Amino acid sequence: MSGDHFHNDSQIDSGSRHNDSHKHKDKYKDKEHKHKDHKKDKEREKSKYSNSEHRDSSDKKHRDKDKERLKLKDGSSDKQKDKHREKKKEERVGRGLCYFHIATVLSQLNPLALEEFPFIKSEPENDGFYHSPKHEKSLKRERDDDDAEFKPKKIKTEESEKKAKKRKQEEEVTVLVACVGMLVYILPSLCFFIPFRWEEERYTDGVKWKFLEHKGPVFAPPYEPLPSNVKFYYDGKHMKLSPGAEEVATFFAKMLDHEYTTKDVFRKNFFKDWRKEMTSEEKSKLTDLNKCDFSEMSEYFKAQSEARKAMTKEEKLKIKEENERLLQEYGFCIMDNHKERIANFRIEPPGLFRGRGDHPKMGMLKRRIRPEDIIINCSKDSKYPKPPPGTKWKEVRHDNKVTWLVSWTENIQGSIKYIMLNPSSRIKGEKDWQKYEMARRLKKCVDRIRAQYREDWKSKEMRIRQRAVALYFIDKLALRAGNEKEEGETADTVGCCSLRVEHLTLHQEMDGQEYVVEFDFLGKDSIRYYNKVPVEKRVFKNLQLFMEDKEPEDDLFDRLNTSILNKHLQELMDGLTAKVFRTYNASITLQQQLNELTSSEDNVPAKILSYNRANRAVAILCNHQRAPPKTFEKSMQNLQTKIDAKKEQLADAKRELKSAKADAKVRRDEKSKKAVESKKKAVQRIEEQLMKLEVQATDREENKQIALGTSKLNYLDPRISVAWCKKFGIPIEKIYNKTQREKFAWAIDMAEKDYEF
DNA sequence: CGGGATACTTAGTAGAATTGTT
DNA sequence: AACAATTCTACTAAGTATCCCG
Repeated sequence: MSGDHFHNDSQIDSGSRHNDSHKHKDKYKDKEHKHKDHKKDKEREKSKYSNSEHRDSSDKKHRDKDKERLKLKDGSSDKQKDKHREKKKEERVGRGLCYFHIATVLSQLNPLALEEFPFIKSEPENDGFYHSPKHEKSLKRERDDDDAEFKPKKIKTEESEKKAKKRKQEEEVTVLVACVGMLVYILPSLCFFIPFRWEEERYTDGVKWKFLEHKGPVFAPPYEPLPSNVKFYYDGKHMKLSPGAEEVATFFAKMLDHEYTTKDVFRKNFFKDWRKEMTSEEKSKLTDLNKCDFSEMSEYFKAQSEARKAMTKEEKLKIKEENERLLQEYGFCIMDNHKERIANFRIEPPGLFRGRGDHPKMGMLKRRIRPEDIIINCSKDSKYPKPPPGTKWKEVRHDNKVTWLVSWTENIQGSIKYIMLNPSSRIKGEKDWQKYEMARRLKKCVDRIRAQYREDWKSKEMRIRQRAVALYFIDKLALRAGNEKEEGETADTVGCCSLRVEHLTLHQEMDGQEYVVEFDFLGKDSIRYYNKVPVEKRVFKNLQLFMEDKEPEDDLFDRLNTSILNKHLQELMDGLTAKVFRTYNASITLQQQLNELTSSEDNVPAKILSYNRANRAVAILCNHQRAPPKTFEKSMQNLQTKIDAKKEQLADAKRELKSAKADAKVRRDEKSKKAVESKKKAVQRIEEQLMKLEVQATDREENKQIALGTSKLNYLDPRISVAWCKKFGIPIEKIYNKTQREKFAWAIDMAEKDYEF
């Protein structure tokens, strides 16, 4: 049940405990001067950069970029303030903070260099590309680990000790490399000792890259007409369809087993769009979808997929190789001297649109995308991708203020789709890092902001009260902002600002608690949010006020929208938006839960259970759900059988041990003593196995409807997990799989065991 | 200010790939 | 080796946020 929000209140409480109470005075002083100082600060900061080559006050974009720089700078100058207090800590810190620290110094000398972190550049490798040392290091580790896996287990422990040593050395080398790398940045600013050819981009004024070359997208395979023996029937009579109409018919036929092909909206939308693809003759004949018989087509596709499964190894291998070839050719691009993996280089194939939830456009035809629909983005001095023979791109442009390589407009909602880089890329990694830094900045001032919105609950102005209550929900319940949506264009879902009166019920008293708000609404992806939350009296009274004289379908916050809210947040903290609260609360919850749940005496599986539980607390907070796996019940049963078997095995082993002991007592010889020892070990081993199974069962049961992946990938500062692994000697592979390790390479290299979010 | 356009992040799921079991 | 169970990956929909224009 998602109603369990034990961590919410404690979150707020311990949050304030964390931030030393003696700071309170400063805090309020801060607040008083905030408005006046804000502008000044900005200007002061700006003037620091005024001698930078890119200064141009007339250009708004430049100002924006300055703002971005400020964000990064802020953290480092705060560090400076805390210098004395932190001094001792610094002595203990390893490489992780070292980056920040040197970064601080660096930013004073050459602020631009800061933007390069943590991707310090190196010499080109033999493949002709530059790789950042960090990535290289992770790759190398992985290779090491892979090797280890092939070795027998006994050797592995000795081996891992050596490996640990080696890693330490490696780490030291990395520090060295880092320092050398930084020197190179410092040098040019000290003298005009210009440069090495690997002098890299300084991303000012929103520039995302200087060089971008790629091969363009891979188009969906062309339509292959059905063999003539697969027939379509209308009103019981065979009818040969034109290729265009046939293709769309196959889309429907492939979905026949799905429940949604029975839905009215789906059928209506499909039929309307299908008719558009028909010849005029077909159009006049085919007037009723209910008379269409797709069953032969459907059977044909089922047979095809069976055949695919039954293919020989060679055939499967051939397909695999072909895929690999495509990946090698189209799956990578070159961005600023780095070869980077592309996330989605295939164009989405045509088909029937199936939105999530009750979508008014379900069943509509998603058009085939042609080269003429495609906009290519690459640098002027690159080799442009070639359109397929006989075709043209819609446009080739060279916009280095965006990160996408290819775009097209989709026909269902008219939105733009993009081809972008993989999460492991520099450009995504840096952004991700930045996101967590922003959340950490919120941590520093969240007490002030909370005090402020609590104050605002009493405001004379309705709009301010609404804003304050909404922000309270966003903070306490990790609700999404809730942008307005066009009615009839999408499923009816809401977020915080778009909540309607019908989505909450107020209970003066419920289950022995006062002032309970019951939430029940569909959020993103039409996932239901259901929660009963006790709130403060003042919030409760405000809600009553907001709901007064309103119809159920009226907006709860009629004086508020996301843009107003975000503007307000911007004033409270530079760069703050509603979604930062989700990131912040998710990450801080993970950290707290990990601290609370992990005990160092536990064995590895038990620690991992603790990790999963901490992760789960976050997933519950963020309402990340999944459909229970189809095989859930069965797999639970299987596990239980295994546990029972193991228990029996344990009982047997114990009995054997007992008799061996008795035997040894009588015989008193070496042999029987040894037998006792080995029986003891056997019992221990079995006990351990049993425990592991039980842990697994608990974990799985608790995880039935909860999806951990989303929070892990998008909300939890990976440095928390890395630090936790280091602290408790858990191999990082147990927490992050290969893809995740690639995505979080920056964090894996940056965070030490004492990292604190 | 409001609405459309744009860019980018966050989300759950289907099916492929891998791993475990018999 | 065959099959089942589990994990991973690709896919793409659905959000957030910001900018620009009238």
